[in-house]
Amino acid sequence: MNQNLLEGLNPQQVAAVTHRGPGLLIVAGAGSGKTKVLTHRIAHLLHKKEAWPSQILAITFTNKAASEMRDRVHALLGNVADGMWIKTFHSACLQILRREAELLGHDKNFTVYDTGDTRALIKRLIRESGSDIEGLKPQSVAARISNAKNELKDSQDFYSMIDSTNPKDRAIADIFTRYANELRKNNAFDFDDLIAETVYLFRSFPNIAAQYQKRFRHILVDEYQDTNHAQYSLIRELTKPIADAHNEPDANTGELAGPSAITVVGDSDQSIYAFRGADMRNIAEFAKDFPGSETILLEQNYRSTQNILSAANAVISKNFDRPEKNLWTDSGDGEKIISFTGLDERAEAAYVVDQIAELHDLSVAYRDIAILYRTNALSPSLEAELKSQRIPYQVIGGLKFYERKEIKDALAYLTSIANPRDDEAVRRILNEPSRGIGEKTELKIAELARKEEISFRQALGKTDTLALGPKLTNSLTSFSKLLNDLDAMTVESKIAEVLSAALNLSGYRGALEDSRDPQDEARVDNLDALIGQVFEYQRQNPDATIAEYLADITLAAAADEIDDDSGNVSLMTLHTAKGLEYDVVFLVGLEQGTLPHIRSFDEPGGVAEERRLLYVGMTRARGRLYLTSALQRTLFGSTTAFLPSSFLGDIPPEILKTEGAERASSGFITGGFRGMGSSTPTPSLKPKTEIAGAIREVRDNSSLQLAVGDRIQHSDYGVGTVSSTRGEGPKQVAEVSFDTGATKSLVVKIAPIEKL
DNA sequence: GATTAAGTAGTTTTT
DNA sequence: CTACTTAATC
Repeated sequence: MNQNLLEGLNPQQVAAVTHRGPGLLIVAGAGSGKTKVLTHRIAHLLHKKEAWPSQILAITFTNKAASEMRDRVHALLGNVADGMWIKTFHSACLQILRREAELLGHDKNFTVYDTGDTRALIKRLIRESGSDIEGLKPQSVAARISNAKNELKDSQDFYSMIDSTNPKDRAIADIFTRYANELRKNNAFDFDDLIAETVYLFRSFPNIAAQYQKRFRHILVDEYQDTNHAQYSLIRELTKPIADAHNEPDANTGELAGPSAITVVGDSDQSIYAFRGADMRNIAEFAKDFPGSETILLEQNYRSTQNILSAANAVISKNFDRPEKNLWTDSGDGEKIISFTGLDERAEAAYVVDQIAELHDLSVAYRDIAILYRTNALSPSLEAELKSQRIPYQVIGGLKFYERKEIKDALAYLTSIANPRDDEAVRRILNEPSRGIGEKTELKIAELARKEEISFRQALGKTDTLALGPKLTNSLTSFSKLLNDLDAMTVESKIAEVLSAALNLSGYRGALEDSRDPQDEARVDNLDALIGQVFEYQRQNPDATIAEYLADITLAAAADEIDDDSGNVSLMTLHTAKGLEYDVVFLVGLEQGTLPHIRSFDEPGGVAEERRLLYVGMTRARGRLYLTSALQRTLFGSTTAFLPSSFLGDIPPEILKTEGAERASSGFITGGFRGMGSSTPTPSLKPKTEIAGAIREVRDNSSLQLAVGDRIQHSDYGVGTVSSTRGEGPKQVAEVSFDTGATKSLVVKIAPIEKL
């Protein structure tokens, strides 16, 4: 229990913690202690008895950030903090929708489709609707639909938005309609629905909206600059005045409850999610949106050295249309920013890993070091080098565990049990493992389901009407029976047991074990790992249903995987690194086309966002920042030359130290660095190897050959005479009788001796 | 319907 | 380069 929640805060932070009113915007520069302010603000509200924990709704960007915030409030106040909602947008909406699903035609065991599920479904719809002739790609259709949903446009709205003379657009609109129908039929929501459907729920059912408006008296949103229109609208719904019809006077005061208070924290310079609909205007127009609100600026940085801040400021200040900010620190200049250019990605990786090894020798812990990159495709060369130098590391995100085929299959079994309406899940495992059921049979069952208006799963129980061969009928009935048996298990058994039974009884595990594909061995291990994870999940969430488990892992963010105590160097994308900090940060791949990414060039505002991405990356560093690049890179099989990132030229040369000898010899590259080559000597990697070599040289007597009778000086034993020798060259061994009387046998090459 | 071979297309960032 | 699709054969 903390006596004074304002202790150790600067005046602006105090103001942010204690301000009361309808709205508060905290403009928090990188490293300015916004998490501290948010947690202290929550604790302050609770401690002053201005709110019960259950009246707090705090929205964070990741589940990890949510649990950290919860822990910190706990640390300040103790368990009185139980009952708060500290969640991501998606998980908060998930919980609301679980409770209210029936109102939207779903039931509470609905499935949450991840990107892969969505794409698979859309792919099928494209094929079934014959619109593949338009050359539609599932990914781009999914993106169009997702963008629309983030703008709260449904398929009907979409028709009016498109150019109706464009057959492609019309086809997409048709797919959108079908897709929405499929989701409803399958009792499923996709990622975007979680937000959008919650907004629709509140708009269609004012009584439901009023419940949540009355409940959440204080709403706090972190990373507000990355909210999209749907998320913004959700906040708007929650902070609307409560409809009189659903409001009631306070038992003590007789007053009607007013609208909830809103606190948002953000930094428009760190807005990096425009590609999924994030709209910086949300933060820019906060004061207009919430009249009577106040804005507080946090400009003192407690994380990084001045040099890091100056470099980051120099980079970000080149963006237009940004409110001027003046981030400062009193922690001193610190080390210079180090820039290195390698010949190729292997040289770059070798440099990074050498530096890590060196830093580790200087007692920097691996866990305090991060390597950040623009795209996941940059990680392999770094991983290879880390592996070869035996440095422990963890890759965050990237090819995810839950995206592996065998894991998705296993989870589809669980989904089929938890949500029998989910045709996608049932069809996924219909012939997995191989049951001799092919595409044609699948289509027949689907057709039966469509005609009878029943689910695929129900149709499986009626396949006798299809007049299929005995072999097929048999295998279909036993599959149907398997699912029914597993259903029955759920009454008594835990999730892990059901999963285990599903994999064993279906023969899925057996098929992998019998396979002679060496990859399948690893797949079995993955399944075991999954079962282990389910056990662990269940230990922490004893009452969770299968549907809840499935949704939780679907909504897990990459950053949630991070194990702070692992003692590993962390590798991740710049996006994933948002909100994190490390003593040492290596930013790799600083080339034109990589960062800024080539795909950003033709997007409006694309390069500005890339610049913010670099800014986010740089400000993750507390003490040391390395910016590295490669002259050429082998990506997807072909080798391409790269120019250094134009952003590098924005960093003042006097705080930049350039390493790597290659640049001097490549004049056309130097052109990108405004005069840097001349203002800073390039020490290159050499010093390090020379130092290492120098130590060795003291002991390297490889040119020395001794003969009987030679007098030598030994650093430990003093002066002596060679009495005999054997071997030659580097392997020569000398027998030496020292003047002290001792006799030693010395390997000439490495002994600390000098010939006198 | 399964298995294999050959061919092709796509490669940002994520809840 | 690889992941994925299509085509050909068993």
